[in-house]
This record gives sequence, structure tokens and C-alpha cells, in this order.
Amino acid sequence: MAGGRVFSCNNTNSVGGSNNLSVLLQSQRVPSSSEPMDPLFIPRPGSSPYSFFGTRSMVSFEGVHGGNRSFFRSFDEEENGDEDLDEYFHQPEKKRRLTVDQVQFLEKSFEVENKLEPERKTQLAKELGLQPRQVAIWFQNRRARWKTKQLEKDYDTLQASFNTLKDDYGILLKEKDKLKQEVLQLTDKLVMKEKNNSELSDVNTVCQEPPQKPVDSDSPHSSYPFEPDQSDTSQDEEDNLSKALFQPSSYIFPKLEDNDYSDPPASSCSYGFHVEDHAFWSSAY
DNA sequence: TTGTGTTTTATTGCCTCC
DNA sequence: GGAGGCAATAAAACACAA
Repeated sequence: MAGGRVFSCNNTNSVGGSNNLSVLLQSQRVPSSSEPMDPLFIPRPGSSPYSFFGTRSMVSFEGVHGGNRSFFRSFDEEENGDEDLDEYFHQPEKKRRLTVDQVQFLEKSFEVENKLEPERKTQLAKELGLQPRQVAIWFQNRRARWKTKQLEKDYDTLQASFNTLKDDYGILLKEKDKLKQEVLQLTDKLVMKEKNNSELSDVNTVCQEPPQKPVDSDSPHSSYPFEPDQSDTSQDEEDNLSKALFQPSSYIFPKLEDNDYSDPPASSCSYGFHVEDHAFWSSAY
């Protein structure tokens, strides 16, 4: 036997050999489901209305007579009760379900406290006409069922949380993509701007000739055709890039204050810029 | 009626606590 | 070491569709 434990569970549900069933039937009363139950479900001693079966072992004929009919109902209705009784007492020991009332009573008791102290177990067993061991087993199985239900509940809760998080993640992902697209567009704009500026710089380098006149050092920017457009400062990123690209130190354009390119180089077109050109490029952005 | 899936009752073996 | 709890499992009882 496991753990040295010895269970004397012989014939737990059957009526003892000396029991007179008719006396038993008269002396026992099954409370209807509408009857109020003891708040703590520890049946009152003595003439408690919840003393289902006295101290005798419970007899359930569910299954023997079929359906969910209780023991008493079965015998009230059967005309050949003796034969059934005989059949019952001679059948081999079988598992028998508790009656609806017994289960209800145990359920209420379980709601109050799902653990079973020895005293309570004995009391319940006495009042329900069960072996204490049966009461203990019922509580044990009931706890297992409760745990399973609880796990299912927890799973549902976690599943709901997961779904919410998943939805939030999806929204954030879309937002991220949108912002990424925005950054790409702005970057493209800046690259194009830089490219155009480089082209202009190349043209000017090609067309440049030694200055004929001394440079006016007091106004270094006055003759630069492409000064940064200071009006467009709405976006920080572009603004920073603009600052970097258009720092005076990085200006690559030659001074064109004295436009002496009356004869453009043969290798290229007329790269002489006019003020309108500056306006054109500036407005392009 | 019968096959099959589910529920309930009970057992077994292991573990923890006192 | 005994008592009691729990997980796993067996087996009877039950429900239900075909």
C-alpha cells in the first residue's frame, strides 16, 4: 500500500448487513433544494434537518435504477422494491454516485472552506451518512476540479492580455513605418538639395577665372549666389542638415560678384548665373 | 442499442509537515 | 513514522448521438 497508508474503504456506500431499509427510509429525510441550509454547513447535532442518513452509510441507487433519480424517489416509485433491494445487496461492490442533495450540501460546504479539518470531516460524514474517507475524497477531487477551472480562467485572462498587447504592438508598428517613411522622404529631399548644390559648385569651379578685382573682405557673403534659405526652418532634422551644408566654411561657390564671363568656356554651356536662378533653386525646396 | 466521450468516485504513489 | 495533500490514473456511471 502506498506510503504505508491503509484505507478501510470496504463497501463504503452499501447499507450494513443488519440495516432494515424500511426503518432507514422512515428515519431519513432528504432536504429539498429550496430548504435553507446551515450557513456554515456544519450540520447541527441531534435532530438536524440535514442529518440525511444518520450515521449509516449512504445508499445511492442512481445508476441502479437509471437516471438521476434519488434513492428515495426510486423506491417510492418502484413496485418491485424487494427485488431491487435484493439485487442491490447481492451485486458486487460498485462505485456509486452521491445523491444530488449530498453533492449540493458538500458544494455549499466547499464554498465556505475548501479545506477539510478532521472535525469537520467527521461531522459532514456523519450528517451525510458517508464514510469520512468519502468526504475527504470528495473534497480532494473538488479541489482538483476547482484548480482546473482556475487555470482555465487564468489562461483566458492571459490570452486577453496577450491579444491587447498584440493589437497595441501592431498599431505601434504601423506608426513606426509611417515615421520611417517620413524620414526617408525628408532625407531624399536633403540629398537632392545637396546634389544640386554640388552641381552648381562644379559648374562654378569650371567657369572660374582668376579674380580681376580684389575681394571685399567686409562682406564675404554678399556675393554668394546660393545662401541657405533661412525661411525653411520648420523641421529640425532638415534644419540641422541645412546648417551643416551651408556653413560659411563649406561654401564651395566662387564669388561671382564681378560677372566677367562674357565669353563662356567652350566646353560647357553658359554657366553664368543670374539672380533669378538663385531664386529658382531656393524655391525648389 | 451501442459506441464514445465526459464526469465522478476511488486508488496509488509520492511528498511535506509535525 | 503517521497523517494528510496532491497528481496521475483507473474504472464506474452517465450523457448523447447515430
